[in-house]
Amino acid sequence: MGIQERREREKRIRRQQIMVAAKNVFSDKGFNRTTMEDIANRAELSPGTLYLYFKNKEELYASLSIDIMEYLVERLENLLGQNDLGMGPEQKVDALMDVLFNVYEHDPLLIINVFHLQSSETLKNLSPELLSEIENISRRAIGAFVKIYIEGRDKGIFIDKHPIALADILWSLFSGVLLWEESKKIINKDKDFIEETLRIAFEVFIRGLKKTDG
Amino acid sequence: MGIQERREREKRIRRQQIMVAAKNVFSDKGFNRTTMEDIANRAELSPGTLYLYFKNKEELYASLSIDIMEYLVERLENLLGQNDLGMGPEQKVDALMDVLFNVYEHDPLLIINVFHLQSSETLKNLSPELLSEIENISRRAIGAFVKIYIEGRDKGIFIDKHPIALADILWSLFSGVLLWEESKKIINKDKDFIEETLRIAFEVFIRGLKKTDG
Amino acid sequence: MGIQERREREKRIRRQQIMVAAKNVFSDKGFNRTTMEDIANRAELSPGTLYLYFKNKEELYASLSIDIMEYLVERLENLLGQNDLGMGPEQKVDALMDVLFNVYEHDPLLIINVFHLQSSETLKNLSPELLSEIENISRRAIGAFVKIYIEGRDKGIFIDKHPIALADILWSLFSGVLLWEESKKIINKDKDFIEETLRIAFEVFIRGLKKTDG
Amino acid sequence: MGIQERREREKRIRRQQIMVAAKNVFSDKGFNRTTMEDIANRAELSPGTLYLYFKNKEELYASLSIDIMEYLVERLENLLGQNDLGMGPEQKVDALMDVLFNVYEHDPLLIINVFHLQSSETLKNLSPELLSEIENISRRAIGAFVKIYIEGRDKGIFIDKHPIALADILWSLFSGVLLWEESKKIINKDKDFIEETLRIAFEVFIRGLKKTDG
DNA sequence: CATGAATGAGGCTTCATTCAT
DNA sequence: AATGAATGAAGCCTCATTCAT
Repeated sequence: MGIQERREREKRIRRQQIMVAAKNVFSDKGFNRTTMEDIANRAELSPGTLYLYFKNKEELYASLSIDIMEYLVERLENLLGQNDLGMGPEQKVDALMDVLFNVYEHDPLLIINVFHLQSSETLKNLSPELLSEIENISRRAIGAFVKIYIEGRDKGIFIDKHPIALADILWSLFSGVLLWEESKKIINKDKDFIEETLRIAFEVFIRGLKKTDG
Repeated sequence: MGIQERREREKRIRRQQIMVAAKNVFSDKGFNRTTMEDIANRAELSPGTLYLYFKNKEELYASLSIDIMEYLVERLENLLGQNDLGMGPEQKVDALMDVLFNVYEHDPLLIINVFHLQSSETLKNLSPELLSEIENISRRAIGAFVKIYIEGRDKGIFIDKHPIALADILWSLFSGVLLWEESKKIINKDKDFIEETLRIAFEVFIRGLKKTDG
Repeated sequence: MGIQERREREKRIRRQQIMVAAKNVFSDKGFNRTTMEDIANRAELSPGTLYLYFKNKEELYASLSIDIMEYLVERLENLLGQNDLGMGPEQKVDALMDVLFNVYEHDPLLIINVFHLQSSETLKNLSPELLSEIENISRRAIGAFVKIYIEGRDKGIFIDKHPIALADILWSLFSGVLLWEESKKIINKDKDFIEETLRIAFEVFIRGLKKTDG
Repeated sequence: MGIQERREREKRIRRQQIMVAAKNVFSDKGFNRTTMEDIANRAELSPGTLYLYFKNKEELYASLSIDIMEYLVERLENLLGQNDLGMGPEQKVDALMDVLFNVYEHDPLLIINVFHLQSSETLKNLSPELLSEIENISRRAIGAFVKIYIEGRDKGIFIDKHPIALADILWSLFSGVLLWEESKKIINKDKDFIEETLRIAFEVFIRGLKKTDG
């Protein structure tokens, strides 16, 4: 009777195993130079097996990105769940940035991949199902910030702007800084300024969001 | 002896011709799905000829991106050259954003390609020469903003932060918004909010930059 | 001890079930584009099970073709069994064609497959057992016509030719018309002339067979 | 100035070279078990080169079949061109069969391939251009026989039937006999009865076509 | 300089078949 | 006997790059 369930579980595990392998290889070599065989080798499976779990390379890649997004969104929604703890909207935006940065640290290369995913070239080749999954997860991420912002606005702390535009800007700022700083690392192998720059970016952003008058 | 120069000039022209063709095709199809033959066809040349002017596909692509960056930097430096015209630092940041947006409108798809270029996957394959060219051009772009910022800071208008970090943030904000809004267009084909979102982003950014106290 | 027999019977049934499924899928998609998984799905079995009943895809396919041939031959032999009913040899050839056409109508796509089977490419891969089974069944089919023909010849109705050659010609004519008309249907989707053409073909054939003089 | 033409000629030659190689390999191994690499090897070219001349395997195969059909049709039309030479319609049908058989002897394996081509499975994958080319060539082949038949009918020699149906039957009889006798050769490696059987088939067919009365 | 035919390595993917459960 | 996940060989095809003309 548990046989059905065991199968289910094993299937999930196998899927996970592939995704972990894929994540590593994609991280090492980038999307284009990663071959399905590379992934299969890393997963200690045969190439054919990958196709039992993912329709093709693109969808494997997208699934990976969705996974990390999902993790991110969960973390964001958790943040909001633990209502208040005495945090004002301003602190919440701060906390939100901490979550973003945490997730990035936990999975630095994959978050870069999410941007790659964003590139239209990739998006155009995905199945409608995956696209709508991405849309959905994005919506939830946006929602998390919107909620914080509206609370702040209603309390008279934040200026009045279109909430979704602000959410987009927040995400753009975050992802833009990551992408840019990562590429700076390639060009000149200086110290890594990511966290520092991110903190300044958010500080400025929050200042810009707040009403100035006393 | 003018023969030497004519050769030079013709070579430059031919190079330009290829880059224009490449730009168009890359814009239409993205980097990966563009073939050298596509570009050759569009340029009305043979594939072999492309290799007389560019070492390989990656470098052709990078040259393209550098070109648009160069154009952008020239525009930025011009902006600063026409000293003052009575503009305060704040207006100058506004003007700077206008330049960024202008260039984007003039070449919307290519600027997306610049981000692709930023992706580590591409950067890792470039020759040292190109890499340093990119580094140089970036430095100049950064310099343009830094100059404005320092003027503002010294006049007591802007808060005191690391100038280069702020420049990075500005660029990240701009490129992040473009990339994100472009990908939103793919996912749901709504209206295009790029300009609107960019304006809000810069407004908030400038507010965040300014000292608040009277 | 009936247990043994039940097993046998069940095995036969299962085998049949697979063949029915295979027939349908082969008919829909042709031999090459049919996968064993397709067949397993249609039979509501697992791919592995198929191999308990058939050595491989080719032999499953051949078995199928033999089956329909066997059905055909039974029908032909029945026709001859019901001795005379007052039919002369000429009417018998007519009746024979009716049987052929009936079987074709009952299983239109499969009979095409028989021709595919005939194609040397397929035959070369069959096991000796299957090959001799095919030979045997062919011989019986040929025999049916030969019997009719000899009756006619001995009665002075038909001209004197090598009986087996004539049998071959009859079958060739029938299968040739089917194959050709089927392919014409693909090329231009006109009306289907199969029956009409077949009737004319047999009319001419019988005329050619008959002695002309009074 | 002849450079253009030389290119043209070389291109044609190269195409031919590939088709010859393909014909040989297809003949040896059949369509499915022939790989593009096999053909490339036989042609002493690289696999990629094949694709400069043929869109894919199916179309290379179809081109081959069309070629032999074209040759056949030319022979048929020549036959009719050399008007009369005192041949009556009856002798012309005989001569027509000789041509068919000649072509078969000249290219025995390829004509089998034409039948393979006829199989719907293959036809369904061809480009519209090739399909219409096939349609056209078939029409011409049919036309050749129709002309002879009508002459005979108008002279009161042949019975009155739908001419195209008769043409179809003639072709079906010819191709059916070839296909069937070829497959008999596989099953039991007796002597080859092809020519003998074909002659009888045509004799009977012509008898059936002729009016019987004095 | 320009050409463009040729190369050939290598990628993605399919699918007949096997085998541990 | 049945399963069905896993295999892995092999095929088709693409395309950046080269080189003889």
